Amino acid sequence: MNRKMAEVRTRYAPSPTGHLHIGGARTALFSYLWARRNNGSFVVRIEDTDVERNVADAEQKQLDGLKWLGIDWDESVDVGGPHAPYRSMERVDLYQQHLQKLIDAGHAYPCYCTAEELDEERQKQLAEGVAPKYSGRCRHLTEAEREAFRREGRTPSIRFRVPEGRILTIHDEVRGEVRFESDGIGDFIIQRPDGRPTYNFAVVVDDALMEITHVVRAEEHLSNTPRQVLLYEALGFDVPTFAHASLILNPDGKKMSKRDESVIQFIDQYRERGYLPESILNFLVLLGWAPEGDKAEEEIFSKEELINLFSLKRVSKAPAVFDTGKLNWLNNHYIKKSSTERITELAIPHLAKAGRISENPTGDERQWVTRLVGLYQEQLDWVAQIVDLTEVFFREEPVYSDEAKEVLSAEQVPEVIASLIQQLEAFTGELTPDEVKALLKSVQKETGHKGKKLFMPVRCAVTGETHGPDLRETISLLGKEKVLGRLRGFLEQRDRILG
RNA sequence: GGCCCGUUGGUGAAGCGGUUAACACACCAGCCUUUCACGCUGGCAUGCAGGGGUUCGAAUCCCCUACGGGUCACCA
Repeated sequence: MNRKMAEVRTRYAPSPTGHLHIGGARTALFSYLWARRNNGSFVVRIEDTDVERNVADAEQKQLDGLKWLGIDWDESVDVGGPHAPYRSMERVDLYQQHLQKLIDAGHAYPCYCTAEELDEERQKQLAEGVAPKYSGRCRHLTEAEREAFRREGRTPSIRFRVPEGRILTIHDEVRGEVRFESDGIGDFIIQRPDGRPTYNFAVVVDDALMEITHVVRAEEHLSNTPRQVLLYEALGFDVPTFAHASLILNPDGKKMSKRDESVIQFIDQYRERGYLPESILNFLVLLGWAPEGDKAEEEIFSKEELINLFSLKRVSKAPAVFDTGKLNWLNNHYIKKSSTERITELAIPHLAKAGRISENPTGDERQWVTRLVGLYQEQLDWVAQIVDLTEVFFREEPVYSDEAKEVLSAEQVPEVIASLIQQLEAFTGELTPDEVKALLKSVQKETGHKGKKLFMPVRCAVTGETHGPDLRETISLLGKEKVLGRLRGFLEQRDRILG
């Protein structure tokens, strides 16, 4: 029993080509949860071998996204670790060493075909309806033939010699045993002509050297796995346990493409819109995983609970459909549970950007904004909605909806409004919700109108809408002057408004 | 085209040979409320893609078909 058996080690290995995608985040989350569940280690490794596609700050974006979600790691490019470096391109000497072993053992050979030649071969096979597969034409080149190619100036890539007639069995925690025939796999390139490894080779060397015990990733990698198993064997490494989660589909049930606009795909876009990290985390884990037993009836899970509950065996084989409605419901749930101060903090940038409040409100303004946010908190699916929701507080004159006009054309309305104006004019002091309540009570006494006949006209005259949050708080927040202005405006222009 | 994977209500999803086929979202109805929202209560699959088997008994096991997806890159 070696130490590999003792500790569970998982990793998330993104290529630094862009922001953290929901699919990647979910894969990272599953890996993370499994490691934490087993008191193991979670590694974030950067697979940057495709240098043409690398994006400058993508690596940092990936890490930032994970951090925001609350996914922390034990080893990576920033904190280092016993298996550093954690960036593929800084590990090329390691790949080279292992490549040499393969060559020495006859498991790998140089291939002098050019990209154009290979592409031509593939096109031909496709046209004939044959499975595209490398023909193996460089497999048995003599030293003389190789020398000839070299003299032509061709630099070889290195291919792995796939054994014939092998049945490869993969032990997958979510799918059980999956079998592949080696004959369906052509010799594949493990090192490019310029010396960089390809993904299939780099992951194997990295996962093995980093002592990864569980490789958790998306289904698109399942067909790659037999190639990797072959590499593990040829290199004399233990094969890790695999877990291939299904893909995430868009609401139409189609595979999510990067340019799919039916669903927001990047974690930071959710962050910008005011989704809470715990909502996203909760939502992500439910995308292809369900807890066992009694817990299966629950939907709300904290990170801590998930660490106790998570199991790779419970990951679904069937694809998961991204359900925006469910995400919004979850986020609304967490927003309702959050303190108003926290939501206010998140709302301020949105309101400030819309020019409604100052960048960094303090004192009275701060207090006012907090009350405003509190008024709408329970109906926010995401924080940025606060801007549209609170519009009525910032415009000069309300926009009267048709329903409001109908309410306002009732005969008792002018009397009620006039009475409220009087009450307000006579009022001095701070217009708290309780004071508003008292004022309305006076209007009731004076006019004899109560209930809907009293409150609806007031609401409609002040906000232009037949519905909205608590009237007393609304009036209090709007302030005496603004309310008076609107009430007077309504009476003066009643005919025009009611059209 | 070969090889792999999948298919439970409008949606997510539990279910692992015997259940009234959980639960949640959405939706509908009612209650609550001065309105909306929140909350609460109730309703919502004659049926588990289709067809064959196996079995006393199948959403659950096997086979075939259909459909969806993945992969066959000097991309991960």
